[in-house]
Amino acid sequence: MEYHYGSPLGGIGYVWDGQACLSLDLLDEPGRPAHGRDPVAAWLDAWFAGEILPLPPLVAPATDFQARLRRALLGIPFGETRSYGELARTLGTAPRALGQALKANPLPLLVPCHRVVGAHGIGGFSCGLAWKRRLLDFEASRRAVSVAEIQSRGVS
DNA sequence: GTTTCAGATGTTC
DNA sequence: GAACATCTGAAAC
Repeated sequence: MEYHYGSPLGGIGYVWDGQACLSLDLLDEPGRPAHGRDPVAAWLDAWFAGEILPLPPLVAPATDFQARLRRALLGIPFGETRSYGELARTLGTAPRALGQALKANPLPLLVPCHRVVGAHGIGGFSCGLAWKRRLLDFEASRRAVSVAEIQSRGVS
């Protein structure tokens, strides 16, 4: 079943079959306010509120390499980035191969492929670079907020 | 010192 | 077998 989620950053379309999330698309059109009531929508609600929930069940990776890549991506903390080269070294592969596998990822955002940037530029993004910039901006500002919160707690 | 360019490289379709 | 969401080192300026 296909759903549409209206996020603060834009519309998100995803396929939820009742068991797992099969795919997710970041759309150009602005998000409609209607939210689905399923684990993916709940996860997105939390994420855009700056909270990290356990991921909803996801479709199995297509290849063994994608499984390892997914684990590596999920290991990158909220608000941080890795370069293609850095990540390629940890996976024992070539940077260009990594880009190819990232492009094939059907679950952007859920599997944070936007946290991988080029050594010199921002790199690429299958759903459009505008989305990648928005997501990175959002995480950076959210992290700044949470760091400020922690610091203010520490002071008081 | 910096910029430019070609070659290496592994996964995907 | 070709394409690719890159990196690196060497050469030129």
